[in-house]
Amino acid sequence: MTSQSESASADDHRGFGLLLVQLGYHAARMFGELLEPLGLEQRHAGMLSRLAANEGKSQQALGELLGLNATRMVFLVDELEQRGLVERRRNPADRRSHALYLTDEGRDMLGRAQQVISGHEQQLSAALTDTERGQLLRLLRRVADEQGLAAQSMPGVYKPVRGD
Amino acid sequence: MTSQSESASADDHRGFGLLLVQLGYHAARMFGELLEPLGLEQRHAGMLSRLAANEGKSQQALGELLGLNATRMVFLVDELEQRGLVERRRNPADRRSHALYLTDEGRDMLGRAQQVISGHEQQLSAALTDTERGQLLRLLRRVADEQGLAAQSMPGVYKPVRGD
DNA sequence: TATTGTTATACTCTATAACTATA
DNA sequence: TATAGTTATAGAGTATAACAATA
Repeated sequence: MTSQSESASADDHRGFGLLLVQLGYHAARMFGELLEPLGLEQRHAGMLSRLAANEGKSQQALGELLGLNATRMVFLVDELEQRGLVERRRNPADRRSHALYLTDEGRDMLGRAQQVISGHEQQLSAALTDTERGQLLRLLRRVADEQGLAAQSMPGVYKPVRGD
Repeated sequence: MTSQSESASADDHRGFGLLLVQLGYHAARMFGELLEPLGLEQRHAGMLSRLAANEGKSQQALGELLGLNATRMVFLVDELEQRGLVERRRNPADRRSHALYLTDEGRDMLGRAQQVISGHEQQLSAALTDTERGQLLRLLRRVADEQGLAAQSMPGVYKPVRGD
């Protein structure tokens, strides 16, 4: 009855929130595809970059930083260790814990992943001028900060949506 | 060694792409939480709003529009039918197909979901002035259009990232 | 035989809980 | 006994493929 949601091209009632969801999902998928040639998935890249800034921390400590529980950390570190990118070292002081380090290959891979990220940014912002991109970046950071999103938390992390 | 990624508060190197991923995930989660009191999940809300603009279409036709395959459509329509929100009607002309319609309750529920969406927008943009929000919205739409994101596709849809 | 929708099966991802070794 | 990490189990969600009804 209300001829408000009929036409297709002018019918962009996407608000702020849904646009963010849609774009975020799109960006994540694109990111995953760009990482494929490196044999990495998003979680791997996230872990590598985060580990680079926190080498020597225990598996558990890093997990808390990233928002990953113990089980997921085990699997993720396993995957990276099998690829030769990170290394578990026994802590002599407390032999229960594993301190995590990047290998040389891990550092190398991180560099390549960061190049992928740069390309990702460029592809995503192809529609914008440099000025506009800066503007958009500033606005998004404001929103992210206000929403309490820490710079270091993993975006790909699935937190339970319904599990209260 | 490079003292570039040590401090926590000033260490916001999040670029455009990762911010979008992070914010998109956050927005999706928040949206899901806001819908919980209605007994809906995101996919339900997405289907209801999309169906409202396409009543009478077949299950398959609507699935294509949303980017959902036949199996997922069956489950999703089942869920909505069990809640009494949508109705399958046999098409007399071709009795294989099911045309989909919103029930009165479905229309009612859609209205409530749209209110939830409004609240969602407001919560997300709490950090911004009206002018800034308009600016952000315009920029995001430009990006989304350039990336070929159709206004009607479901954001919560999981497309296979690795399945080539 | 082809098409719409449905059901069955297998696979991936995740979290919870049980377990091992150190402390 | 408590803690770091690991492994086992079960659950949700998905896609592929087999199936039934209709064309």
